[in-house]
Amino acid sequence: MSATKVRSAPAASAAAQSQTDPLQSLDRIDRAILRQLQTDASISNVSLAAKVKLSAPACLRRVERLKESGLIRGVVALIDPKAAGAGMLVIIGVVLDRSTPESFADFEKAAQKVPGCMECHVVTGEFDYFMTIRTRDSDSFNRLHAEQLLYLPGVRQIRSFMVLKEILSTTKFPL
Amino acid sequence: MSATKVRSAPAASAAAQSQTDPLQSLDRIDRAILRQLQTDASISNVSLAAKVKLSAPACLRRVERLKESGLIRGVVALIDPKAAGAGMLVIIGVVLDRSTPESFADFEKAAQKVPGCMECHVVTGEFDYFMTIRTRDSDSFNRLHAEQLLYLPGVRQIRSFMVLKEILSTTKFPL
DNA sequence: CTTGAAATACTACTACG
DNA sequence: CGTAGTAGTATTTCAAG
Repeated sequence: MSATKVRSAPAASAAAQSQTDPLQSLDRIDRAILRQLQTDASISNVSLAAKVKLSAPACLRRVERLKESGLIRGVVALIDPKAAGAGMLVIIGVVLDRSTPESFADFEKAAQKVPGCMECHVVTGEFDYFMTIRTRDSDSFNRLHAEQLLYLPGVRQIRSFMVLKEILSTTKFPL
Repeated sequence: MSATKVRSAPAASAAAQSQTDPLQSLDRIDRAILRQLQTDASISNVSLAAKVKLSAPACLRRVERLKESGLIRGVVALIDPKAAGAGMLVIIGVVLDRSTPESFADFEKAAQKVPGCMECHVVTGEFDYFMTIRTRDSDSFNRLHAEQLLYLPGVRQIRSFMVLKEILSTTKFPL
């Protein structure tokens, strides 16, 4: 006996799976599909099918399964920050006054509304939150800082780390 | 005379535009297109055209222009980190030994190869770099930390901020 | 449960007004 | 920009592994 197919159905119901690794339930072809779609999802289904050596219907069914399973969260257009007039990126460490649930909830609600806020996470360590904010230039960031960030609810301290050079910024996972 | 159409073709050659804001050269319809595609780019062109109240060919021409101009950097599938077995996110502050060009170049080259590294930026302040890394769990991160991060070239210090809760993580720009 | 071939419906795309 | 026509694709159906 040589290499035998163990499974016949990859069928990943990944949405609520956190115990087992759903990636283990994906075969070679599913991975190839995901790698391609993570790189370029504007490709037609027939081209994709050809790339992964599958018929168009079979390929389409797999893609749909991957979407329904939640593994593919969505398909979106990525906008070039510079071209969109948001060439400046700032990473911000935030310390709150008090560490109460209300305090955190208030901050989180307000933080999400900050224009250009791309990420906001609760972290361990010397900060309570890290945020990343895209804005036009240092002037516009200074305005944002003075008019909005400092007035976020419950903020004790804000430390800003200006990004001088973006080495890597990807949405691609290793599969 | 009421509101008159000033332009007929927005034609944004945004690739190398950093002097003027390319967003100012986009009309209401282009913005609507970008907003939609940033949210869901799997929509068909006819549906998109209907949403922005345009004929299908006209809409397609605009989308192609937006792609050619570089404002749309690409269309990609987003993968759910948890479902992909990378439910843990860590933000890392890095301080290098020496601040020489070679030192920076070496680090950057190596940092990009760290599996699960999603972002890597040169920053101002108490760190030289911020990196964000996606990994499975604290065990796998610990392994990564001990086997790879600590051996990145020229690293003096690494401070890790574990993400306890992801409040916001978006690819969408405000338009 | 998956695959691939064929048929249909729909869409992308082109030419033109 | 919109209309009309063509080419190609997505999608369904079905038979087979």
